[in-house]
Amino acid sequence: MPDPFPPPPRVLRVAVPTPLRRLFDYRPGREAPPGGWRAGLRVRVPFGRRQVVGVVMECGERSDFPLEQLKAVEAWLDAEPLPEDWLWLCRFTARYYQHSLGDTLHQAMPVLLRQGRPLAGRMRERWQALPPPGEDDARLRRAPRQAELLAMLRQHPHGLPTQAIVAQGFSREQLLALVAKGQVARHETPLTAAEPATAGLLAEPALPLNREQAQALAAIHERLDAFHPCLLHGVTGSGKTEVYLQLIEAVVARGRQALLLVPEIGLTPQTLARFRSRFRVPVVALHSGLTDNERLDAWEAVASGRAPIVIGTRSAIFTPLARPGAIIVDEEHDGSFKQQEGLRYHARDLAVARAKHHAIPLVLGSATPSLESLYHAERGNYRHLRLTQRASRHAPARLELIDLRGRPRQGGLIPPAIEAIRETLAAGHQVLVFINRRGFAPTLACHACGWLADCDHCDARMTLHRQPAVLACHHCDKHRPVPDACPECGSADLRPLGSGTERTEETLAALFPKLPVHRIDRDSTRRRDAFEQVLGEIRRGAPCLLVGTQMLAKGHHLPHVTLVVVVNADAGLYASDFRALEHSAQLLVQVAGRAGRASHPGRVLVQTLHTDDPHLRLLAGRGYDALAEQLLAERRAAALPPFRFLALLRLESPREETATALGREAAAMLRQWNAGHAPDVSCLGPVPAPMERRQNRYHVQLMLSAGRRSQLHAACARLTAWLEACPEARRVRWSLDVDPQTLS
DNA sequence: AGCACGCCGACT
DNA sequence: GTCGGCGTGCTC
Repeated sequence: MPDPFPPPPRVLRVAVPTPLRRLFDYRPGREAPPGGWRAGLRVRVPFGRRQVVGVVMECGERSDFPLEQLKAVEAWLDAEPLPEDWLWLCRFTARYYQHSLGDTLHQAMPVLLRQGRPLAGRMRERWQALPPPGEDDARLRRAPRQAELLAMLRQHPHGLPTQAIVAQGFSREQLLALVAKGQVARHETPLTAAEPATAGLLAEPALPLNREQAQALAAIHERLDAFHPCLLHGVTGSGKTEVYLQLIEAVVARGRQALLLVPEIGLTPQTLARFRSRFRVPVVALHSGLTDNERLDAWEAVASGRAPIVIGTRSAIFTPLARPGAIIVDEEHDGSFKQQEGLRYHARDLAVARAKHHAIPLVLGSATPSLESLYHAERGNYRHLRLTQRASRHAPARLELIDLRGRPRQGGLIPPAIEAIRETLAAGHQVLVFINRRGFAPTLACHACGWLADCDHCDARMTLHRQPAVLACHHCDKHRPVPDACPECGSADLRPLGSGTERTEETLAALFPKLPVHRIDRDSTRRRDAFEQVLGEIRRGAPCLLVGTQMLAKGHHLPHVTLVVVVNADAGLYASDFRALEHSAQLLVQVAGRAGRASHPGRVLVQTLHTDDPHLRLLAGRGYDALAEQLLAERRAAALPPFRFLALLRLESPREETATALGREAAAMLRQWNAGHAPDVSCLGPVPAPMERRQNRYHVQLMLSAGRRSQLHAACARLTAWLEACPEARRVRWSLDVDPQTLS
């Protein structure tokens, strides 16, 4: 029998929220938690001159630090350790991305846990209408919203939780006012495990599957208790979501939990409604609109196992699961799964690691899979499941390349495109014009001397905006008024160069004055609900024009659009980044997928200066999969991912030379070290980053490339340790990006 | 990253 | 005379 009162350990090794990649040793506090000191306990510790929340990672007897100089843990915050699977994932993530464990744990926790709020004993508020008095409260006549709220609450004799009331548009303040007037009682009930929903998991019946869907589902089902990665490769409209829904149904029916990751732009009320209306059990959604309290509630509900289904964006991969059953990543190729600052993790890759750790199925779904995932499928690492049939009777729209050369442009559009738009509108349909540039025009130019509106802080042009009229740099927050005359030669002949969404919108409004033009980009949808409102109007189906950036291209059902015009395919195709072709092909296919989903076939016109470009022709002629094959062959020849593994050291400093000098030293150190320890790793650079100057800081990078992950990992570990110990590195901002998505 | 200490310019 | 600029050093 174990000793019920074991002596406390002499040393607790604590992960502390700091970028330093090491643990810090503490003496246990005076009072031990009821279950004793254990790894995974959240603690408050003194750190430097402040108090921070850390996590005990190890209990031991020895320290490399003089024992008598150790500070004591101030207090324990939870009696129970944080969830085991969550701790495992954080350890894995910190190791894989060479990030500080303390920082990783911190980022993976809900804000309130970071701040030291206890996890256990959380209560939920319920609000209940009190029995009505003989006559109405006269004070409510002057508070119509409160009266409405009271009437609503009277329909729920057992009361309602705050969240349900707020969801109906009432506020906490209104509730508290009614409590003050003696009309409503406030109760607190502990969050407890809900009774298992045995009878009737489904609120509405599953849809019938076609043969391919049924085969895919059966293949995923084959083993629900083993790591079982599948690439669900299905064209737009082939019904991937229904496969997810039925997989989730099977997982939940076995008493397990399902985690679904969606791209940032994909967690719309429509998506959520589709999942919530299917199941009778709670579907927890983790999105940016949640308050800190809601977020902690959601975390706790999933960690405790009460909520069987979780849907969320990138960071939802860090949700602890009490009974993991399956992980699904929808649109797995989407760039928003990669965090582009700080801890630069890729949620899809962590999903793979996590599913493997839990020994559960993993589904990566996409119409345009990443080259990485396609490669794994081809090598047999992932099961390749294809969905080729669309629910509608039309084949997906083909891309028609139209030549921009030597043709007059209006708002970026050439006559054949404008003619097609006219015909489509005349037929009573909707048109989507896709242009991946915000603003009125990419820049302003002087036609007398050739001056261009450069940003003072970046190696970039300033974008011309009309509403409001301003020159803005999209790489820093610098704005300046539009000049009346050229600052160089004084000429008044300043003209916008090229087109952005605003200019195309203006042109279309002038060409088709009787029809509404909706512009959808980050500027026009700043307000929370503006986007949903416009989408609602578009779905009503009256003929109209849509002008939008990729915001509009991804995931939204636009059933009445039968013509898509891509204003310029070349910007993405000829970017220097090695993933540029892959990403623009994915985007083009996505945009094309918006056309002709309902009863009419669609057309997609792609304007380009390079109608003979072999990649573009391959994409237009034989589709994404054929192009992806070609790109994979090119990646192999160029020794790029997925055939080699990359890590990128980014260095940034107000002085170019400071960053470059550190890069040179790091490269010299690594080349020498690699020769003895990781001969497979090569080191390129330092080289200036694309757009070297950004916000008046100079960006330089060093690239590591390896054929074996283990050696890349070893070299990265050496590099970060060296940088942390290097005095010169303190004057340079540096970060390591393992598996970089872009080289800029 | 924070947060302190420390040593030199324009203000009450 | 001080408020405050950011260089440099440390965090069990």
